[in-house]
Amino acid sequence: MSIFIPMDTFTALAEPNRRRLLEAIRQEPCTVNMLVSRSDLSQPAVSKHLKYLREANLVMVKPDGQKRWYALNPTPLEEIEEFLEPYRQLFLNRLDALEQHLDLTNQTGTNEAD
Amino acid sequence: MSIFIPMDTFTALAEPNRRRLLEAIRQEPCTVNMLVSRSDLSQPAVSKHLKYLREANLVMVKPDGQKRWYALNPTPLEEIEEFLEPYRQLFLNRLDALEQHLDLTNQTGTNEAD
DNA sequence: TTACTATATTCATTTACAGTTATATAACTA
DNA sequence: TAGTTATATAACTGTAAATGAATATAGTAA
Repeated sequence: MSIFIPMDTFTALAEPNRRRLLEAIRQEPCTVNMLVSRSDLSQPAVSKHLKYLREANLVMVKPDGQKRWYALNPTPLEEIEEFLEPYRQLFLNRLDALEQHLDLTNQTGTNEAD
Repeated sequence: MSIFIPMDTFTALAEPNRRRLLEAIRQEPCTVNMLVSRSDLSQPAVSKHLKYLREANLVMVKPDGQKRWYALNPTPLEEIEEFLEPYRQLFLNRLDALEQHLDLTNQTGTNEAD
């Protein structure tokens, strides 16, 4: 029983080691052992994280003899991008609010410093 | 024993119900009961998810009598934004690659359609 | 005070997952 | 063939967190 649910993009990115592995793979395609030596993880740990990244479709594998080259598939990240979109203006507004505050402070000559 | 580690931004966003709650709060500040009625979650479940969103500093609370108004704090989302930044060009390159492919297909007159 | 409303917390159960060790598999090499 | 390398998987342990039920707290109203 209990159906298999592959890991989604957000969950895949929730784990710091997986983000680091993805960073490494982004810079250049990597074999598993390359990732092992570039992280402080054991080989089975890396393989397991790669399994999740595969499930989330964030990486693609190209077998090459004994080696397996892992390459980035950035497509699922667009989902995060889309989620973030409506929030992006709010960062800017936050900055604008700060600038406004400073502007008002300067204009009114209100002295908040001492 | 065992120190308290608050939930981080990525982990907070990994839960679909929390993303939905955050979406609701983004649109307008909400009380807990507003969020309960706008979700299919129980009141304790909403309160618990809000606790995690507070830990991740994604929401701010303003008590108002019995009610508590939850408002968005978008600041931690900039962390996600920064993580995504180096990947963003790769989406665009992916589109460019597609466009290039189409351009080449058209230029050479190679017939791939039928 | 009691009753009610809004929200938070505790507890128990279950599930998901991170990390380890050991093992399996497949490809390569001698 | 045997031995080695590269990778994956299984079994296990420990822990974080999701869920639901019950309870606690705090403000409000009578």
